[in-house]
Amino acid sequence: MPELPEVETIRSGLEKLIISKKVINLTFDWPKSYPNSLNDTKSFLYGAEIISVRRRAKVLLIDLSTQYSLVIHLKMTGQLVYKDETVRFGAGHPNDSLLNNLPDKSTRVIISFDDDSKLYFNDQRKFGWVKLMPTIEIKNLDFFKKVGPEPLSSEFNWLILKQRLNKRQNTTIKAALLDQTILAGIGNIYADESLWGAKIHPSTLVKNLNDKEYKILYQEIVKVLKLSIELGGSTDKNYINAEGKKGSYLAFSKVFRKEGQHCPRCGTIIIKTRVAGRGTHLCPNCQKL
DNA sequence: CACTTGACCTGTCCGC
DNA sequence: TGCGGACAGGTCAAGT
Repeated sequence: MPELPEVETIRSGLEKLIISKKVINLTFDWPKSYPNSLNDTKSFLYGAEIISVRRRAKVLLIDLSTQYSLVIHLKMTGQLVYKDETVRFGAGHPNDSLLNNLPDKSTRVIISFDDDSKLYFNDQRKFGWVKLMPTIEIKNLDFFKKVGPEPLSSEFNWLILKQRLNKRQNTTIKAALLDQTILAGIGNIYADESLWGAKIHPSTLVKNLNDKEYKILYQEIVKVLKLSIELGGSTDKNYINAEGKKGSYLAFSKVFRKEGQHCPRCGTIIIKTRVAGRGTHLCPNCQKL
């Protein structure tokens, strides 16, 4: 899915588009995409006004005036796209084909607002979901009780990263970075990118890292995530933001999807291998075990 | 408990 | 052109 920069890009876009709009209807075509009762939907969603759009880890939270929230996880292929039905995009416009063709066969949930605009939740692989629940209960969900710190928060620093990682001494650093209970928001793209930046091999066991490596890894994580947010995230196959636009980070990525190309630091050919059960990109010269 | 693997789904690409 | 298998940005449950 969308990782932290992609979800954050959607969040900031949605914030500009749907705040203060009133929800009048919701439809869905796949029950697991919207696992909520019709009664709750009628009582707490219909007629509700959008108050705020938040993000925690890779989860989006749309708060409603009814003290309920829509909790949304895009998983691997989820999209959340806003479309004003009164606007038609002409041929040649960058968003032409995508927005004018909504809904399409991957559309799972459609939320309609009182001004005839709509929010489309598309999800080809059907892993994602939209859950309606009381805002106050979100923090009691297992995921939110266990999830690690936000890497871009002002309280996060290299010592906290070290302390969190030290809970997973015998696993690889790549598996640990992907573990949302250690640190929130990192996925396969930004794990590979930050490990390359820190010159750490993804298979390195956490117990073999030293303080110098923790410090540089911390810096690289923050740097890579911030850069990606500036570039609107990474579009590999499916990702688009709330306005239907792709992100451009992958044009600047150092190793992710760059197998067979030269390492920008040393020129060695970048390889793709498997670590923690995931496709993993690295420079075999810069990142040694 | 720590850690790894399979399952959830659809679509695409690659080798035969 | 068709078919099987591997793989794809994430997270759980179930296994060792």
